[in-house]
Amino acid sequence: MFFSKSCEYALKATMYLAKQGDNKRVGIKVIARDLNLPADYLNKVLQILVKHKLVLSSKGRYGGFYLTKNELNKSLLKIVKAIDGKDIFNRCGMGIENCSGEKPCPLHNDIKAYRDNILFVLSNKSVASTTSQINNGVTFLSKKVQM
Amino acid sequence: MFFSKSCEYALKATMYLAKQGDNKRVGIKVIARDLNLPADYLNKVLQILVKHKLVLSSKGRYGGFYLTKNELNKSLLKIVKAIDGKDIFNRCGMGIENCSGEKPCPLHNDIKAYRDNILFVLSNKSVASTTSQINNGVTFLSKKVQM
DNA sequence: ATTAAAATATGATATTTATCATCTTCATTT
DNA sequence: AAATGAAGATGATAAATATCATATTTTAAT
Ligand code: FES
Ligand code: FES
Repeated sequence: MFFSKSCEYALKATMYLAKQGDNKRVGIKVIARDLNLPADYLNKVLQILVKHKLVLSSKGRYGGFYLTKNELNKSLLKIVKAIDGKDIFNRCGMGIENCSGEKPCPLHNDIKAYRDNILFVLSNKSVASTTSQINNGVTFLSKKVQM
Repeated sequence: MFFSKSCEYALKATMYLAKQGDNKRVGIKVIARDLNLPADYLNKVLQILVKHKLVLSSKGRYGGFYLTKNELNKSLLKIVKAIDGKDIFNRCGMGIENCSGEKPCPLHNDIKAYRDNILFVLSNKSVASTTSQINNGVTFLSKKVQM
């Protein structure tokens, strides 16, 4: 509805890693199983995040993906931008060439408000900030599996 | 970013027809040229709207697509739902199975409020209501072509 | 050193969405 | 009635996205 599937997966996975806590390495199969997502595809997505240094990884036995304080403090917006690109927040909702206040489409004001709000939320919310509500059972990363 | 391309085209085309006024028939080639959209594809999209009785059409010479008072008064939401389906406003932004207050994802509260706002706007705004601002040069349906 | 278990890189396939093209049907003008 | 110009129906192709699969590299335990 707003993000690509890849981006949804990326958000879920980083929030999942945040929930595991500082420096805890988790292999792709476990992540995929817990979030019930396609493992190989999720793998590809996570590798993009690794390249952007939003997630860390170590190879070999007992390796896996993980976050440290540094990554935990990054904004969710960085995840989104890494996967869906920098300008999904500049696109016109009606597909006009580019969204501007100058030559706006008929839905510009309404769409922009929505878009800017999401942008604001994502840029202010850190990866780590999502953990406590998940742990308290207030919010969820999947409905099928209880974690 | 929110709507499919088909849906963007549908919105543009109906707003375009509204601007032409009551009962004015316009052929697909003209619409497509003025909005600079792919004609055959737009044709397909418009045929869906015709099936949903959101746009009228007549065949044969001097035929074309058009709106009457009846269609002009319908909400933009109907256009959106006809093309992108009834439940794009119920989908979780993070891809959780379904969006509910019961088992919300970590972004639910932030996403839902504004999503509901778009829903509200679209359900209250009629096709006709977009015309005057377009005619006054306040809003636009395309940047390339002046209409 | 060997081995095992993990990420990484890369490519193949499938699915969805968008686009192109062609033929049919219908209404209007002549 | 014939011809024309439009929508309607349908299918083929292309492009983008998502998924599956496999071989390679790296790390760490033994
Ligand atoms: S111009 Fe359409 S959303 Fe800004
Ligand atoms: S549960 Fe995710 S947006 Fe409502």
